[in-house]
Amino acid sequence: MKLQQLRYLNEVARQDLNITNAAEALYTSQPGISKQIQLLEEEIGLQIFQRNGKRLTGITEPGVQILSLAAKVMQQVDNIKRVGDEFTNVETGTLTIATTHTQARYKLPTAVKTFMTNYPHVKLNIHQGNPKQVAELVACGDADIGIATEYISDFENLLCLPCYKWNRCVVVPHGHPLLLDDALTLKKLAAYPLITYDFGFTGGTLVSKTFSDAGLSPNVVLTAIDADVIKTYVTLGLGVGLLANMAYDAERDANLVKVDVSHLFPDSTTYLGVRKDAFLRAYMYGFIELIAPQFNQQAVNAALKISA
Amino acid sequence: MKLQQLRYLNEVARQDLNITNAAEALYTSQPGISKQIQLLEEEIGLQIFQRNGKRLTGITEPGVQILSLAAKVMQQVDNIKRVGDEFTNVETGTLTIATTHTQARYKLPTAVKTFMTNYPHVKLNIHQGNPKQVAELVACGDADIGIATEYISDFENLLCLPCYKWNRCVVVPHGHPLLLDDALTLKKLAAYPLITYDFGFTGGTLVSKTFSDAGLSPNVVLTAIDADVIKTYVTLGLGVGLLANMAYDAERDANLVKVDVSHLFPDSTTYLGVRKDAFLRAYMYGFIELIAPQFNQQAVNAALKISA
DNA sequence: CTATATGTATAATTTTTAGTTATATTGAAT
DNA sequence: ATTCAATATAACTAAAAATTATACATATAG
Repeated sequence: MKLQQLRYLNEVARQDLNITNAAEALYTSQPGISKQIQLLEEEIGLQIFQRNGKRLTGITEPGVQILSLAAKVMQQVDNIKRVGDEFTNVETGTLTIATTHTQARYKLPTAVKTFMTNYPHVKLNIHQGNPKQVAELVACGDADIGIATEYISDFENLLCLPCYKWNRCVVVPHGHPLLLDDALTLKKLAAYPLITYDFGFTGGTLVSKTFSDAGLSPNVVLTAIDADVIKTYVTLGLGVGLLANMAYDAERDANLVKVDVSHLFPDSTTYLGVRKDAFLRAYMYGFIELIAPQFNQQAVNAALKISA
Repeated sequence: MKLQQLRYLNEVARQDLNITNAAEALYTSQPGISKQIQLLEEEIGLQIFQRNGKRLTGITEPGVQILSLAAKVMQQVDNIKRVGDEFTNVETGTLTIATTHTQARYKLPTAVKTFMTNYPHVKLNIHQGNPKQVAELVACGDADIGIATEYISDFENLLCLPCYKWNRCVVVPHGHPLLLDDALTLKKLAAYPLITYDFGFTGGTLVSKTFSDAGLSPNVVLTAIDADVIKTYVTLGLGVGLLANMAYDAERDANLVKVDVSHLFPDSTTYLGVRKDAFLRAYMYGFIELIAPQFNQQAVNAALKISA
């Protein structure tokens, strides 16, 4: 058995059983992969892939287990390389964050700024996506750290750390009738046309649930994944914006008025996720602590240990 | 990075940093290993081993981490092979049990007999050792299942399942003065010369503790790792035997009289240990269920999942 | 129901790499 | 100082992986 074979196996599975594509992704030739996979199957003594003639059509039952083990092997091989980098290139490296728009736009900037000062030689990537994509990116190793309000805890192989709680506000243009009412309720809110986050985004599930628990169905006229988009449409007078408190900036959003509605919705918690079996570089611990000061390196390791 | 390199690394560490011995153990040549380790160190970009001239003198700090990761990789590679065997050679395989004398002699026989009937093509190895050795054998992968009363739970990477509780009895020759006393106490027992298990064996720690908690220091004249040895010396009139209830066989040991002393000592629990990250063959689950019927395959997997 | 496109396996060849033997080198032991 | 034990280096051999070219098999379109 060779590491190369396991690497090929992984990539073929990743490329939906297309060997040709896997070969391209790995900058090698198709026959090379074909052959190595055959050799591996021969050595293990069973078919990993189902075949119809020459095409790969599926993964066999033992193949599923083998693929899962192969992924673990590759992950740990990756960790070995990271240990090397950690000790030889203490200063340099790459940090890939996966997060949602709201976090990237309103919560991360200060942390990112400090991080870039503390670790000027670390290359930073920020991947944006919906919470489920964020979790998947981290789970499959394409991102080191995921930050989102939902789904992070759904993945068995992610360690999930609660970062901070937040709640919502309503934004409206100046002079909006809603501003005359000093005791806003869910019911009153449901009467206005609402512009808010896409379902499944940044606490969107919780908002729907709060309304439906109260027997209300809000009149959502527009949804977006992006707080800035929401604000734009609110400015145009298309409806009342419902978004994260942190997404309102008194200066920049001077054309809108913010009304806190924390009393109407339960707090949402934003979580940070890392792979349980990943080796974390020192600067990764550093970033985590910037986002969630309660989790220093020791605390993260303790949490990893418990779950390991 | 090659699997072979990680395999070499492991073996060199195992052979106390002696490359020549590692080469012999792996049936290959010393220069081959030397070279591959150098290549690996070059690729990772740091020294795994400390060197004094040409000799390996120690493991560097990053080396420790790398060795630990390499061991995990090799373990999972092993699991991949096992998956293959599980599906192609369902009936055949090897089961290595590590256990103490008392378990091997008095508790396992019925389970082993049933097992050999159920899985006639599985080769069975029973390794005997003290509880600490048992735990180590399992932890390092040299045994699949360990059964012992102590130490199993000390290892971070072992899943520890409680099997059954047991207690002790005293054995003496016929007509021994102790038999006249119908209310045996710790104090009275401490007055006799005792023959019992080696310290650290089969609940030995618990026995010492019970005596010392009562402010007594028993007069242990002879210790052995083997209940049969103990009985032999008791027969010779050298002292009173204190051993596991299960080690007394009314028929075979007709020349000795047994007195239950369960009321004097707390119950001891015998544990079964398996590596948390090992793939278990179907027959391994089978054996576990024979020893501890409460742990069927589902229950074991649940316990593994929780701890994984 | 062919014709074409897409994807995989096979074969011959080249390149790379692992392993072997022989030997030099170096630290440790006596 | 001399011998011993272990590792590194070098030259060589053997094995295996990758490449190119091509044949083959299935799916898809017209």
